[in-house]
Amino acid sequence: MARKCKEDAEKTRQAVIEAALDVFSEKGYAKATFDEIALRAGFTKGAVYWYFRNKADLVAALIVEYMERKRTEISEEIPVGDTLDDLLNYFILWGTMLRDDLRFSKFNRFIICQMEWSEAVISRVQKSLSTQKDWHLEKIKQVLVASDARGELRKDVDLDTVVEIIRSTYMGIVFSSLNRIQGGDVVEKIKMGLGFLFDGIRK
Amino acid sequence: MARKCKEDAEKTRQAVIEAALDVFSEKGYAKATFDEIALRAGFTKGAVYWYFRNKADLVAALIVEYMERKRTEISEEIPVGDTLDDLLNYFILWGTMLRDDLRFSKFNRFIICQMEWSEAVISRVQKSLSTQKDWHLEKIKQVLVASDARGELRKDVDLDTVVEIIRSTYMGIVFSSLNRIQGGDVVEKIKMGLGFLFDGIRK
DNA sequence: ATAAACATACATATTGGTATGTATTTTAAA
DNA sequence: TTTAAAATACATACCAATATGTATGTTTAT
Repeated sequence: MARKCKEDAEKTRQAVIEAALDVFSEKGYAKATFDEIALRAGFTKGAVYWYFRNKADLVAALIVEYMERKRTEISEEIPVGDTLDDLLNYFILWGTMLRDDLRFSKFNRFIICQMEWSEAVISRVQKSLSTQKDWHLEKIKQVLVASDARGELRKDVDLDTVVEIIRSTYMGIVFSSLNRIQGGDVVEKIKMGLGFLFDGIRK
Repeated sequence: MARKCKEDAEKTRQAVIEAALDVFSEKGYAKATFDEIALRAGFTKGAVYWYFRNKADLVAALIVEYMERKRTEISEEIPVGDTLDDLLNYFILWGTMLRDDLRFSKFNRFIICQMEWSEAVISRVQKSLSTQKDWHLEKIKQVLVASDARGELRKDVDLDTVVEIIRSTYMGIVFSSLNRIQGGDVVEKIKMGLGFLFDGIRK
């Protein structure tokens, strides 16, 4: 076929990205081919190569777009306070997203369980996301520092270490859930897991 | 070359498995070739195919052997008690292994970060490891039930959920450490992370 | 008219797997 | 005990399939 208007072209790009997520999820990164991705999107290989130089480029674009999208979507709903309860709500919000947005959940399962992180992909993703730091880490640190300043925390806690532990705990619960290692409700697990942990570091 | 005695043959098999771990770690599962694995081990592709039918077979053997080996190695040192402190020591033991045994750590990093878990591999591994259940889960459950029977735990904790949370917390810390997301000492993180969590669920 | 937005055809390289060759070791019969 | 047959433990050569990337063709918006 031939040339479309700009909007249709952008639609094509999006269709390719969505098809790529599906094929990647089903076959795994390595076994996914441009031919199948293109056909799934309703085009041919030429269309995919028009937008993406190669597979690393395509998957990097997929990752960047999904992260950006969910980030802007979620950033408005984030609780503004700096108490441990606010932090808990912050993670519950993320967990809810993961549970209820099936595409986002599929995306996360793919990048965590079904993908080999080669240098090519990592560098491309970092390049595009270089401006934004680790989202969770900043939030956790901010809350803990404030909470500690208010004297709410046990004195034997090393703040920097606890920050990483909180992030790891959240990621562990999410990972187990995505990996289908565990059943049950992710949000409930986050609520309880981080809840107990916070109880443990409180005075 | 030609035939060797049985011991030498077993040495060859081991050499192939060790070389496979190295090549898998460097190139990722998909991009690792039998040719390179064989050459790295000091043989040719024929030798690898003599012992393993295909790549899924090879990586499954690698996984099974490493798991079995470390399991028997560690099973004697596991603390026998059923208190939360014993459970903490149990995970500290595993963490120490991960920190100090560089091959084991490389192995774990590979299967967590650099591998696509296809159905072929999963089924083969499960087949070979079918007798043994999830190691950690059994241990955690045993301790929690005993501890709860002694009335040491808060009454609002749902045992089954907490079991999974504890496992997730441990895995999250290990995952973050292997993934190079975080620096610092894994064992220290395990000690603190699970320590606080246990404090949180205690009366 | 020009360039965008694809489709089509193809060239090439890789590689998973197989088929075959071969030097030893084992086995077992004589 | 000797020795011939069989099986083992690889090496070498090769084939077929597949996928990546490119080169070129075609249509249509601008």
